[in-house]
Amino acid sequence: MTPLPSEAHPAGPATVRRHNRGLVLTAVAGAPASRAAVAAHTGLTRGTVSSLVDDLLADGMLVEREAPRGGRGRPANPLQLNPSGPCGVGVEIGVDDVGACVADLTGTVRAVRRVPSDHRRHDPAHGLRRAADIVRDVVAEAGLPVAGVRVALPGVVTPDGVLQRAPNLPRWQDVGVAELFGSLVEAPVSATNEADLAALAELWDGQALRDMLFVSGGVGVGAGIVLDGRLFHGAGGRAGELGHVVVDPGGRACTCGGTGCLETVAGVTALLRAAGAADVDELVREPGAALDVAADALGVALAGAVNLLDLPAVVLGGVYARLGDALVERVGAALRARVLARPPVRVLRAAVARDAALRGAAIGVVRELVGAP
Amino acid sequence: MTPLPSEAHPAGPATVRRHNRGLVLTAVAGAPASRAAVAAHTGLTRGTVSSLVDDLLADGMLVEREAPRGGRGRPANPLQLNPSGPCGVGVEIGVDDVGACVADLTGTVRAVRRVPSDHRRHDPAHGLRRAADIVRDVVAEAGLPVAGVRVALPGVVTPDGVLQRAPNLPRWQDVGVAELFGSLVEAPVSATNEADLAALAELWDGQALRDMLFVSGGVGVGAGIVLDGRLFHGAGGRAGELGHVVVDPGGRACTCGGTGCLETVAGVTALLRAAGAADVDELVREPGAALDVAADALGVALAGAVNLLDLPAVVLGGVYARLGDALVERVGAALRARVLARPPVRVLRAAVARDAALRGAAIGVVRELVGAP
DNA sequence: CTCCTTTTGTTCGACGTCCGAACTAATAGG
DNA sequence: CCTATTAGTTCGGACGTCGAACAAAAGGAG
Repeated sequence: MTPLPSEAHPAGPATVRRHNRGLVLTAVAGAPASRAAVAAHTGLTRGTVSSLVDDLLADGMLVEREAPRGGRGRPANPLQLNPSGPCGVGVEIGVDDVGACVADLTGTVRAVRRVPSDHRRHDPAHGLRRAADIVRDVVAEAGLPVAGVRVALPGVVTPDGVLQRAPNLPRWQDVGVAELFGSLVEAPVSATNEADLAALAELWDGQALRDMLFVSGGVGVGAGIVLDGRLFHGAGGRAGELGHVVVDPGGRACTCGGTGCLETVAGVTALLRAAGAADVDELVREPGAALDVAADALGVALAGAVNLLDLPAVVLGGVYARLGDALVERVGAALRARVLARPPVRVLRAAVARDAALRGAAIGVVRELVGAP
Repeated sequence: MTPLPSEAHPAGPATVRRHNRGLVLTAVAGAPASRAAVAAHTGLTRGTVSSLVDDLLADGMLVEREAPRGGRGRPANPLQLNPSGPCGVGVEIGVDDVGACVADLTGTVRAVRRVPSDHRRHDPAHGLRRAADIVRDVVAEAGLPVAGVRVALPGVVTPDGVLQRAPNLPRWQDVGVAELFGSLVEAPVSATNEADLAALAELWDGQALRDMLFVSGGVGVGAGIVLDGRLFHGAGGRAGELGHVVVDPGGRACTCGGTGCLETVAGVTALLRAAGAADVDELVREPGAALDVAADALGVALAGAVNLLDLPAVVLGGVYARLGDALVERVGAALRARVLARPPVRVLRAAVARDAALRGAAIGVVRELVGAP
């Protein structure tokens, strides 16, 4: 029997405390609850909850509201996540702009800003300085202490925050974004793939599906895989490459070296060609044949993924969301014809339209804070 | 922000103890180690390790070997998993036989037995009684205390051990195998899909790949997905349905309702037809055109899965393993042509040939024991 | 042979955490 | 005004880890 080479850490009283702090915070995250309610919900003693809450109040993670109306007995003191507590900052490096956004502990966005920045002409250091500038702006606007910063990047990102490869950002090869940006803003910085964060935004801010495939249609076709309420990154951080699933083995050659990849049939450039449209706005107005083409291809590609992972739902985002319910309907039909699961797969349109990755990044920081502070 | 409806349990001193017990056991699982070595490896204090080891010795999980040879200083007392400690029992319900097997704490198989049993003619209760009989036999032969029993089933199994649907066992619909079998043998019983357990056997007993797709070729084509050293079941326990990935959209109709599924091209019956063979033995001797057909179809289907999940390795089992290295070579080539990952995907032949599911079931029980007893 | 060094394993007090139960606080209803 | 009810706090006990001191068992130097 081969050993697990896992690097597990020893547990002690501090581990327990952290775990239970997280329990209390997640119990309060949904709706305000009293200490007694938290105790009943988590299984902890009222005494223990009191002690934990004292800590959390001192740390500014919780606040006590005054709403002493109710039935018999001593009125309860509802606790809630402190809207003025530590916040998460999301940053997005787009192809020709940068954005930043602040989310408070409750997950509501308190400030957003986006400015143009041509990353094809300038080098990464320049782009990151621009980003740091608007981070300062939004943080000043929100006026909250910063717990952490997360950067959304359009490419392959390693767990330690290095952008390895970005198809549309040729100058950003092997850039240690987390480290570089950490020296520009005084806060812990992490970095993640942009499509993955958009999927998380959909999970947290949109429809709460613990297991889903979030398909982001653009020039490429990416997917964020959410399993059991958590994002799945894959062994090398590259999971979600849906664009190169083969949907037409004899079809057009793809940049990846294969033929008939989903991207060559249902990517934005292919859809523009199918619709005879000049730009995305025109495509959305008069999709024509593009709708059928995209639906068929997506049906084939998604069926494989859904069968393989036994996913109960698929969410269409990016261009696909803009193409409207007609596409959702057709993809759903194509999918149900090929998938055997009962109950049948649900196909939905993305609910978080604007700044999905940005919101996902900012909320992700506070979610981590609430989960295990 | 939507709350996580997770049912997390409170932590206490007992939780810590359990966790650290697991740490000690996994530390000695690879090679025997002294208390001091365990302390250094896990980060626990020597004192704490001593206390934990005392417990584990008393429980019969560990034994102290005598090998006091070495350099300076007081000689170390090597500890190892107790080969006479609690064991795991694996049971397999095949189409026309039942099997049972005992694995000790170190993961070595101590007894195996397999007898014919026609599950198409007799009902589940009869089959389970046969299984219980040979469980008694192998347990008597091994002479070890039984920690748990795991049943491998050829179909969809829910987390609580109910066999929902088994294509080749029409009488076994919605059978609560775990519960029924639990009343026949006095030990905790769980049940899992047979292909999944074969994948785990490959993980533990064969090549130790923390992330892989194990493809099991039979009448259907199933897959066990191993992510980060653990099996991925999916939201509904049905993950791994590789057989109905579409590899030829215009192809033959499949029982699932779709067309051109992998199963219709690279399943056993399709391969027999392609090779013009009467049975599997003949197919293995003279595969002919079947080799190319299978390799192409697997290449297309696996490329999608590998891209989607960013898997570093694929292991071919079942009939595919019997078809030899020629198939492995061709699938590898087809796959590398379509997958962009670096380093390239590895394609391997299954190392655990006989009784894979049986071994996976038995070893799975003891692995769980060692992980968090 | 004796003493010193080195490494292993044990013992003991201090600290942190949770639990259970008793106690105080605050409200509604009779 | 008194009682029942619910909320929150306080305190001792139990459990577990840590750190340091201590005992044990070898090899090597003089």
